Amino acid sequence: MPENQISARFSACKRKLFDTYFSKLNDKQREAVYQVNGPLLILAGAGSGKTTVLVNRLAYLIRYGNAYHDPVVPANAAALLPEMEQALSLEHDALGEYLTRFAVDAPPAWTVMAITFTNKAAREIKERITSIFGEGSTEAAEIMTGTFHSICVRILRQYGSQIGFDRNFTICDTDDVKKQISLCMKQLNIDDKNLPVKTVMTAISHAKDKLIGPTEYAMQAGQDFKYKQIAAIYELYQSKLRSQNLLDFDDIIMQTVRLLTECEDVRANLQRRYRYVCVDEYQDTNYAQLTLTLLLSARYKNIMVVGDDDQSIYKFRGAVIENILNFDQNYDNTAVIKLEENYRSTKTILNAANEVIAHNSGRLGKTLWTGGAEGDKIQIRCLNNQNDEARFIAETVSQKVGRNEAVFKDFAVLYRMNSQSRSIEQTFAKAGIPYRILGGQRFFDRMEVKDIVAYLALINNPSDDLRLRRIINTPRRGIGDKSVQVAESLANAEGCPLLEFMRGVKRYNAISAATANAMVSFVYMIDQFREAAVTKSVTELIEMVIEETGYGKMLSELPDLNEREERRANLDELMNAARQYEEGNEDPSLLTFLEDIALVADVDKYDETADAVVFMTIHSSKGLEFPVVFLPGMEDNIFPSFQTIMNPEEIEEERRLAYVAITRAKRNLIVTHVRERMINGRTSSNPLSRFIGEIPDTLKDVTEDPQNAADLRQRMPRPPKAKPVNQFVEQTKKPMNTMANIAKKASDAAPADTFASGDRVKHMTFGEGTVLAAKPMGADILYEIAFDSAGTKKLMATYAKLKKI
DNA sequence: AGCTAAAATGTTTTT
DNA sequence: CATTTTAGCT
Repeated sequence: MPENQISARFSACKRKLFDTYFSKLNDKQREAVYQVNGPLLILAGAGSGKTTVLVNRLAYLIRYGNAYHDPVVPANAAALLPEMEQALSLEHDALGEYLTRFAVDAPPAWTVMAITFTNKAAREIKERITSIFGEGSTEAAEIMTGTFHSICVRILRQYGSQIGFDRNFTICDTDDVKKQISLCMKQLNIDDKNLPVKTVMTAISHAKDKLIGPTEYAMQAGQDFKYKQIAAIYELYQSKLRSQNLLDFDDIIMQTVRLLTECEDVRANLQRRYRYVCVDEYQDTNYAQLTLTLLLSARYKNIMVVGDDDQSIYKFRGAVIENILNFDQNYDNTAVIKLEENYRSTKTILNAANEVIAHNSGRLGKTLWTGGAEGDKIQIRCLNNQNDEARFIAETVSQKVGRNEAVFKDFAVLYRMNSQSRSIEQTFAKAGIPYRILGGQRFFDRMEVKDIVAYLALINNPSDDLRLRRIINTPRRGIGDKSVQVAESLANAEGCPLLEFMRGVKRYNAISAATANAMVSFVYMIDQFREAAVTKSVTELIEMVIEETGYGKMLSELPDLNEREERRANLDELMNAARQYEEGNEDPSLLTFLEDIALVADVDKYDETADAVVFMTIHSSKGLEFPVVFLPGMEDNIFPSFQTIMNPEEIEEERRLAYVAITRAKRNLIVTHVRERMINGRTSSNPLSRFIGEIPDTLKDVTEDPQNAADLRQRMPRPPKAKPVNQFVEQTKKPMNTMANIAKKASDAAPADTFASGDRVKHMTFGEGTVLAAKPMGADILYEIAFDSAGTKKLMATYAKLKKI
């Protein structure tokens, strides 16, 4: 055989072997997996198997390097051929093992960095890599994975001292930032009536997203009064963060970029180490993050970014959609691969999504398709008000579960804003349908949790005046706001942290002896905690803090029983979190525990296995999928939100959000809107969302709610507004916490009468009817009832409120 | 200092 | 409407 023929056969056979090994992927996906060198942009539509590609590509890279495209043919190629032909029939794992002989330039796992959008995604990558390489393999642990924030924190802890950061720095959340800024504004005598704190916050945050420091900001402000003020606040704010060894979310990225720009050796070090850089959800990166990826990948230019311009929904947070649109302008010879085959949704859902997003301009242009089934039409339902809407959703869920068409965890309720969850939540609680809420108030944002965490932060970093201020008088120690202010200005004058200043506070007469004593004993207490922190575990430390600060006692003295129990339960949950952290971490420390708390999002804790309906915002749902998706509140002014309605660019962002929402659904999409809705105590009526109008009628199944409950209510005069009798006052407790947010069971509610088939019953809205069947379901009973005038319905006993007649 | 009651105010989305 | 901030009182 001539040599060139052997080469050709060898290469073809090698590629055939790899294609066989990756036969579960489609052609485009495989192309992406094999493309490991040079800049690569993967445009991955919703549900196109993006994570699968990412994981397989990482695994391929680490195991085989550039084997598929390697042009080199071994000298013994001819001898290898028969054996290779045989290898085609090997089973999957054995084939994977066999293929390692073709590996070329396979990089060690620790030279690979994979940046994801959520910690959950990072964890998923690690898990799937582990399952490919086998239990006990080290590759997954060696790959540098995490969010931009978590990776940057790791870099800053290691090298931050070179730009003046102590490695014990703590991270401020949004709340802390707000407090700090309003403190700065007070110090500068800027009235927050004219310049709201929130405005300043977003201005500073966006400046940092664009890598604009205080000096440059002041220059850009020129003579503009408002911007000059913001510039002054920015400068003061930044110096305060610096002296307290604090970083806000945006600093984490900006300071890392600064580190890499200013310190040549660190930059060279990292550039040499990370030969391969992958970035997920690239459409949601901001300028600072773009710069960071450019810096990291500058040496080898082996950068892969995955994203979908149609799913760019974080502009308000500084995301720049142009980052993905113009990716190829940053690198020469960028390869672009589009993944357009959808493995998630039915044809109907996908077509609806395509139609909606087609109304946007400035897209890279992609059309998703699927070989899957046509599926049901999209249900559009108009209800009278948000209570009916909630009831409709609850009813639909229990019907489908009752008919064994689905289990609770198959359902997701996705909304535009967190406040929409309330009415649905209450209805679900009453109906005894298990549910979980993601987002809204984060667990770690609860007051009592933040208080205890503030103690921990102070123990970790004694120069954290912000946290000190928070807890100096919680529980009450007789140290009032005025004394703190005096102490703070004196401490500022001396240039020492507040805590250190308080140690010697008795030298000053400006603070009363009683207060000074209280301050000194507070300092001693913190000293003891700091000593204890060296030997004790985080869990033990938390326990100690709760006891010895008197915080536990303070909670136990709360007058309201519910509140007392809830807060106590939240602290128990905090201890649980600490315990879990310690169990799941190789070398747990207070420092990394605090970091975990600061950088963990609610979605990160979303647990697919618990059987409960899940509620979350559409933003949080990105990357997830559910068999049945409800989209309540699909009304103009809600979604699209009223503040975007005048601005075509922002409407496009809302439309992308609608696209994300629709593409979360695998089987069924159920859209609801209402005739009138209560917002801030005012009722308002909104037309059906324009985005639903953009879906062709052939894909929709529109039902106007025939049960006109509003008419019914009008005919029945409302009972006079009597003072509520205690036992009828509804317990509208907030969810216990987001970590273990399984709704209370129906058994909490008043026991309903039970009925048997054949009984005559009366329902509040449907009137009289005959029970056809009764099916026990968990703690509840599902009745099928033939109503005399309303037809046959399936209802849950606990919330149907049936009366025997 | 610390409590209570009245007034103000806010509604997008989040690492 | 619901929560947070502030003013006034003890």
